Amino acid sequence: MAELAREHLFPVRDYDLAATLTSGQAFRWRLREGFWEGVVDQQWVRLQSRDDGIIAEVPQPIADWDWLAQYLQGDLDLDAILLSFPDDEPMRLSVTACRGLRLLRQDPWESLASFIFSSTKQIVQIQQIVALVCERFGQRLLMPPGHAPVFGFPLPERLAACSEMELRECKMGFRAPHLLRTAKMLVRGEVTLSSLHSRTVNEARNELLKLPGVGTKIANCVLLFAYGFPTAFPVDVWVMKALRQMYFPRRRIRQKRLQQFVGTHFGPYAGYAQQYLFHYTRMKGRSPKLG
DNA sequence: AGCCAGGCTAAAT
DNA sequence: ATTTAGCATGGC
Repeated sequence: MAELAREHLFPVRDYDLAATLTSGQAFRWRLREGFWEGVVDQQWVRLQSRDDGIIAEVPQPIADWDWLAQYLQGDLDLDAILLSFPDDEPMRLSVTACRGLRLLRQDPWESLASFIFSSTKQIVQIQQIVALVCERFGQRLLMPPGHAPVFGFPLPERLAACSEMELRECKMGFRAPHLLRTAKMLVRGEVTLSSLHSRTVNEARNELLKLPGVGTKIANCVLLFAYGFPTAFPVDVWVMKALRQMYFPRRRIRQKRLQQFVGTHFGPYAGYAQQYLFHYTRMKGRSPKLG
């Protein structure tokens, strides 16, 4: 039935690929000669937005593109989600500014490890660490002829076999022992990432919180970006800034009250709302030419 | 409770 | 141009 092909068109609309890939949820994408190059499920792929959707290209002809469809989440009804947001000024501004921003559906392990690296790091540095970890410990991937080698994200077994020093050499700093212990716990089956899909969001969060290096913020990132729990609401400094500036201007707000607010105000797709607030606030202070 | 730990960016000086 | 604040977590 399905034809073998190196290229595939995903006929999505209302999908801002650049905003989605640079909005701090994934760390392996980079723009090269007009294409977004990255790795999904141990497969090198490059993407480009066109009028008729997103065109994807892999090194060897394949028949099944479901893995990438899942990752891109292009079938999701974005309009329904945007309509579910509260009808207030901050959300209107964010939605208007970030039209087409999407949430990806990423691999739980890669996502978890990446967000363990993320603590007190900025996006550029997280990208650096992930790149080093992949180069040093990942599987070499199949590439188009003439392309520089690219490596997949190493499995927990591989990283569990590393020394703390080897991990520190990837610029992880104090996160190295956290990642190492987390990888070992996963290998021993003390936490099973693949079982969390079928749990409630609170159960899944409690499992993730057992892992060293994972606090509430990082757990919520993984719940949202890898498991697709739509209410998971990571609050980092940008989102905190957005909440304070736009919802509680020049008012001191207690942590407790703020937590209650984010848990109730944003509706069934609060996580999506969070991504719009995050991206909008992050983009506001930047040069306008980036749009 | 309050401080510190890589290292890099952005803000402040 | 140079200094410094800040980042999210866990350990002390």
